[in-house]
Amino acid sequence: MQNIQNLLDNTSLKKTPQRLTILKTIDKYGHIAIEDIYNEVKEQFPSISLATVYKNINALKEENILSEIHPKDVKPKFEITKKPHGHFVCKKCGEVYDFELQNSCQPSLDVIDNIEGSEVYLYGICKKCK
Amino acid sequence: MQNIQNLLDNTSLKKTPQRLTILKTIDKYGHIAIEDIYNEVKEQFPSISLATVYKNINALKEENILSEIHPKDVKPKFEITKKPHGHFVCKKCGEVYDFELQNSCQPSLDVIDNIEGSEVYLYGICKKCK
DNA sequence: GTCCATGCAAACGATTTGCATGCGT
DNA sequence: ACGCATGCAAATCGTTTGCATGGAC
Repeated sequence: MQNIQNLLDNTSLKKTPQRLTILKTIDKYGHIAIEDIYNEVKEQFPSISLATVYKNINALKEENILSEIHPKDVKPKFEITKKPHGHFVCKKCGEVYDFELQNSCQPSLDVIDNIEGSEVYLYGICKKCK
Repeated sequence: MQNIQNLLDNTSLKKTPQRLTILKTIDKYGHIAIEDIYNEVKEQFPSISLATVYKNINALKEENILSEIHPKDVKPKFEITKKPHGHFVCKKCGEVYDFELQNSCQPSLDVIDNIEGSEVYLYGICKKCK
């Protein structure tokens, strides 16, 4: 993983300690929900506000530094933006695993002009839970 | 499309006029958000409550008569449950189109025990908007 | 007649906003 | 010094709940 600091280099976003800690936390967990970011960052910044976490998440999404995923029956989670990939979600423990997308799934739909993005979620039980 | 009435046959759900109209509305539009169901049904039942729409949607999801989809940047929409398929979402007009899934996309992920469900969203511009 | 459904209002959880103060640049 | 960021409280949005009345069966 690249240096977290560099992620903000070509943006107008300032490198505040709170913001950097939010990014480090997301990087550490891979996929994490807002509340869990908040609770983790609060250990280092007890006075941080949930609103600050939300504002940061939105600013970082705006800059495409973060991506939001929203699997069924689970609260939205965030990850550092990487190259496109799918998400396997364990129905039991809720853990999210990345996987590589085969360049398949090309639909034969004549209403489509061009495809600019995709999301693939798979659901099941992970080996740890079995 | 099968008869809307029959959808409720093997359930404990009663065939109330409001419920049937909700189902007909979803069937008519293919994919539709709660608010839009509410506004459409209100033309026939001016006194219907948004809460009633929500309660019906939840009951019908419970019975697997409805499926929920939740593409990025769009409010949740509902459709009559059909066999598994993907959704193409136009970024401009928001319209959702079904497409057939090729049985591909099998991830090589050793954490997976077995796969029980999937969701595939594609995003782009539809020909109408181009 | 029973039980579920409806409709209203209130409650709720998640997210956003406004504003005064603080801090990175 | 300027402008964005933070933190707090209040506001907002989508959704759910409780309860009394009404309607399907």
